[in-house]
Amino acid sequence: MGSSTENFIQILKNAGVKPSIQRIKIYDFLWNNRTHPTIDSIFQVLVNEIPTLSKTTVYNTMKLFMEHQLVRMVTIDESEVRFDVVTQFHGHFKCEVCGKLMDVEIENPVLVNQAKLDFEVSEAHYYLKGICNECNNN
Amino acid sequence: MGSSTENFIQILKNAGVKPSIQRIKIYDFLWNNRTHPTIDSIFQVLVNEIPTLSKTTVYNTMKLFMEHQLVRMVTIDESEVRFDVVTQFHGHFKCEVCGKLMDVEIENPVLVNQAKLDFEVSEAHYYLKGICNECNNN
DNA sequence: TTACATATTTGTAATTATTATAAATTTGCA
DNA sequence: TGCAAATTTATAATAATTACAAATATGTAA
Ligand SMILES: [Mn+2]
Ligand SMILES: [Mn+2]
Ligand SMILES: [Zn+2]
Ligand SMILES: [Zn+2]
Repeated sequence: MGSSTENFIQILKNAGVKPSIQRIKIYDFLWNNRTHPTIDSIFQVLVNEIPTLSKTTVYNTMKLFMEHQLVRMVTIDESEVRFDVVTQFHGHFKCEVCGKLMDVEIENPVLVNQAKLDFEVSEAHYYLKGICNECNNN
Repeated sequence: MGSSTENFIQILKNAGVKPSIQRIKIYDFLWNNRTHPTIDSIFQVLVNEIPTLSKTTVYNTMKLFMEHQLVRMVTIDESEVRFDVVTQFHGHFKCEVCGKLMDVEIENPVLVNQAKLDFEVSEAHYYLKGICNECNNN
């Protein structure tokens, strides 16, 4: 019950999400583990703290968090949905060797020509694939 | 057996892919239908031309095409993998109302700071979500 | 052309992530 | 405390993808 828990409760409340124990712990985990975890990795870690935790709850909670803009979904490879507690625009890099998914700072890309007139944009995503330095030096 | 078929055969050969009937028809379809189709929509159309076509073949072929850089995978929503015969860098816009997936012209975004030094980049993807003009005017 | 090895396609079964559903539990309030 | 609503849970259903082995097609040597 440290003060950080109070902070997380407040963040959830501000977003219009009722702070259940499961929701607080999941948000806590996302906040402190900026690895863009999957549903399953969230579940595997938190089931230790909440032995009754159900994977369905993790699915439900992530859906709820997305609806309230508390997280963003990152889909780079099919078959691997990840989540990001950082909702401001930023890019990602996925290493095709070790699988790590890292944040990348980029200039916000510029639409050319008429594109910006034809759509009402609500979300922008940018990502790269390749090989990270660690994997390249081995 | 029009001359365009010959062209497709040549494209496949140049990429190192043996041109079977199924592969030619699938590439033909992708070339002439720039809607970023799914596995299933490719199958549903082509099974009319090739009644014995198997969906497994479509999966196998798209995997092969990707390995030979003949197509790119576009994963915007989880649960919907699409394919793009245009392999040069360009952006996409997905309308969250009608589901259409359109090409968007953008400047190739610029990595900031050290990012470009830390990775060997092989692919870049940029996409937007929102509402298209047609859907907004209804 | 025929025979045969290799490559490709096909149909089916297995796997796996996600969603649907309904019962159980928890929560907030009268 | 008692009760209605919200949340969580366990289980079953759904659906996309992959694995696999048999069937078919292709290319080449004799
Ligand atoms: Mn991120
Ligand atoms: Mn495209
Ligand atoms: Zn790596
Ligand atoms: Zn639309």
